[in-house]
Amino acid sequence: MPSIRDVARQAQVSTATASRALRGLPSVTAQTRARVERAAAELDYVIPFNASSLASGRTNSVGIVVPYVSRWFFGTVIAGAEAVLREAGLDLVVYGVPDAAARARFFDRLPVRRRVDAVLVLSLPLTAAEAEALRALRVPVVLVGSTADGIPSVRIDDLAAAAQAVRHLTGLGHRRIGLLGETDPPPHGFTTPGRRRNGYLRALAEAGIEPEPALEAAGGFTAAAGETAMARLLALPSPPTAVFAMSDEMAFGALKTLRRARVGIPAEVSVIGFDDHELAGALDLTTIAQPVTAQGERAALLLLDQLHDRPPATDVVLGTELVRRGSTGPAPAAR
Amino acid sequence: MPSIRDVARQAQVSTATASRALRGLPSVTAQTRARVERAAAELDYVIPFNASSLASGRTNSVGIVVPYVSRWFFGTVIAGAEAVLREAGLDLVVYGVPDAAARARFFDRLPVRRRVDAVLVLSLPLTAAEAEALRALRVPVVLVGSTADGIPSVRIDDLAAAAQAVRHLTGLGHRRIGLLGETDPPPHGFTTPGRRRNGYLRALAEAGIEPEPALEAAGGFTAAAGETAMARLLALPSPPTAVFAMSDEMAFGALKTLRRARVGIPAEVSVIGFDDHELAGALDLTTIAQPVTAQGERAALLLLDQLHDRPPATDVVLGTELVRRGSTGPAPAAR
DNA sequence: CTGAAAGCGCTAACAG
DNA sequence: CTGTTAGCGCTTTCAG
Repeated sequence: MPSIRDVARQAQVSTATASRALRGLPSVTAQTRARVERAAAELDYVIPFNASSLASGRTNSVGIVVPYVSRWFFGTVIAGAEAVLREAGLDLVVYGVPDAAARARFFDRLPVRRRVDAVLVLSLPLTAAEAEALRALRVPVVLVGSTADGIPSVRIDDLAAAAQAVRHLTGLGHRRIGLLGETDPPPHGFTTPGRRRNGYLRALAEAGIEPEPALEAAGGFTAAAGETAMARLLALPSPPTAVFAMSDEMAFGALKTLRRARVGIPAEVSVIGFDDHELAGALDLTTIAQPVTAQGERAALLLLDQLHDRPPATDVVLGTELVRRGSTGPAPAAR
Repeated sequence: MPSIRDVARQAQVSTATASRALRGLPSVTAQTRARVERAAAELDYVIPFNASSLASGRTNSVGIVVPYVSRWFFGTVIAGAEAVLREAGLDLVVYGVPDAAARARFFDRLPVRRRVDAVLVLSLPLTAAEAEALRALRVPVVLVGSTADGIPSVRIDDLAAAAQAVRHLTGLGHRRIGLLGETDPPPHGFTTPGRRRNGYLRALAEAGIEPEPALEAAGGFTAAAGETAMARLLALPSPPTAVFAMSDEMAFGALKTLRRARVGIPAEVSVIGFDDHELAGALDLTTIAQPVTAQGERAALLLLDQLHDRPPATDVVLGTELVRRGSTGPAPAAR
C-alpha cells in the first residue's frame, strides 16, 4: 500500500506539497500539481480517509437520521441529499431509527459523535433533550420536515397544503368530508399529522362547514391503515362524499376499500391524497404534490453552507401544488 | 474534549488498559472494566472514530452501492442491511449510482477505497473490470441480486419464480399470456429481466404454448412503463387474457390501463406481478413475493462472516412464494 | 491481566 | 510556493 511519502518521493516534492496538491489547495503551481497527480495515479494512491481525518479533524461524512429508510418519502429525500453531498465530496452515513427503542439508543449513545461533520434529521420532531444532544455535538444540523429553535430546517407548509387539498373538495361542492389520519399519539410524536389536520379544519371553517368528529378516521400513514379507516367511514349512517387522506399511501388503501364496496370514484366518493407518491399517477389519484427530492437537496445545501461558514437559511419552506387526477369530482347532487 | 488519557487517569489504569476495557476485549478484569467504563461515562467520553481507525486499520464502516435509493426494493434491502450492521457496530455508507455516469465514476475513482471494511452491491451485474476493481479492494464484498465469480451473493431464483408466476396463469387456463418487461438492453445491464423472461418462456413451454413475440411488451420496471406497455398489448388484434409483469410497479401501471379501458380484472384479463410490493395488497394484486428485507439482512450477515474470518456461504438463494389476490382468475371461456 | 512505548499516515503551523 | 516537523489520539506489540 503506497503512502504519501512514496508519492512525494516520486514527484520529487515534500509530503506536505504532495498533500496540498492532492487536496486541490490553490497554493501549488500547476506544474507541481500535475507531477504529484501523475505520481499518485501511477502508484494508484488515494489519501487514506482515516489518517486524513485524524490529522485534519474532519471526517468528510454526514449522518442522516431517518425513521423508515424503506418508505418512498424517506428514500427519495435520502437520494436527493446523497447526490448533493457526494458531489461535494461528502459521504452519507445512514442511521435508521424505526422505533422508539432505536431512537432512544441513537440519542443516548449518539453514534454520530466524533464520527460525522454534520447531521441531517428527517421528520423527527425533536424533544428538547434530543435537540440539546444534537447541539452539543457542535456540528451543523439540519432538519427536514420538523423544526427546532436555532436549527435550520427544510419543509413544506403542511397546514396550507392540507387546506388546499380540502378546499379543492369544498370547491367541488362537497360538504361531508372525511379525514384519514394518524393515530393519536402518532408514532415518533410526528407533528405532520396534526398540522395537516389543522389544515383540514381550516378549510372546513372557510367553507362554513361544521367539523364532525365521526368523519375523522385514524390509523397511520400506510395503505393498510387507509383501507380500514375508509371502511369505517363507509359504515357510517351518513358516509362522507369525499375524503382527504393525509398520505397517498393511505389514499391507495382507501381506493381499495371503495372499489371493493363498489362505490363509484369519484361519482359517489372523491378521494384526495397528499405527497404525489410515484404511484399516484398509476392510481389516478388527485393529490397535493410536495417536492421530495428537492427537500433532500436543499437540506444538503444548508449543511454545506454551514460547513463552509456561510450563514444558512434558517427555515426553507418549499411549495406544494394540487395535482388534479381522476379520483376527485363534483359532489353528488345534494340529497 | 476528553481523551483516553483522561479516562485512563481517572480510572487509574494505563491508556492501553482503558482502550481494551472500552472495546470490550476479554483480557480485562470485570473490576477494571467497570472502573474504566464509569470514568468514560463521567467524562462523557467516546472513542474517536478516526483515531481508532488509523491505529487499528479498520473503519467499522460498510459501503453499499445502490442504483436507486428511493425505490421500494432498494430502500427495503438497505433497511434490512443497516439494522444488522448497526447491531454489529458497523456504519453504513451509501453510494448511489443512478446512471451509467455515476456508476463509471464510482468504479473509476472507487471512493470506498481505504474508506470501508466491506462492500455491498445491490442488483448491479458487475462487468469483469468492475468485479476485478472490487476484488482489488481486498475487503469482503457481497452481491445482492447478481452473481460474480468468487464473490458471495444473496438472491432469489428469478427464473423459477417467474415460471411459478406464469404457471399460476396457465393453471387457470390462460393460453395467451403477455409479458411486461424491461427495455433491451436494460439499464445498468440488469440481468434480472432476462432471467424472469426465461422463466416466462419455460412455463409457456411446459404448458405447450408457443411463445409469441408480439405478446412481449418492453418498457422498464416502473408503473409508467407498465401502463404504456399494457396499452400496447391491449391494442393487439388478439390481446392476451393474462399478463405477467416483471415487477409489481409495472403491474400497477397495467392495472390502471385496464381499468381505464374498462377491461374486467380478472374477468377479461388477469394480471400477476412480482415482488409483493408494500402496495400490492392495496391494489389486490396477485404476485410472487420475494423476501426483500431478508436479502439485506442475509447479505449483511455474509459480510460479518467474512469480517470475522468465518467462511461465508457462496450463494444464498432465498425462497419466493405465490400470493394469490384478486387480480388473477380463470381464463375467459375459450373463444 | 496490565503497562510502556512505538507507530498508524496524514495535515497544519511555521519558516523560508 | 514549498519544505520541516510536530502532532492528531488511538491501538498494538512486547514485556512483565
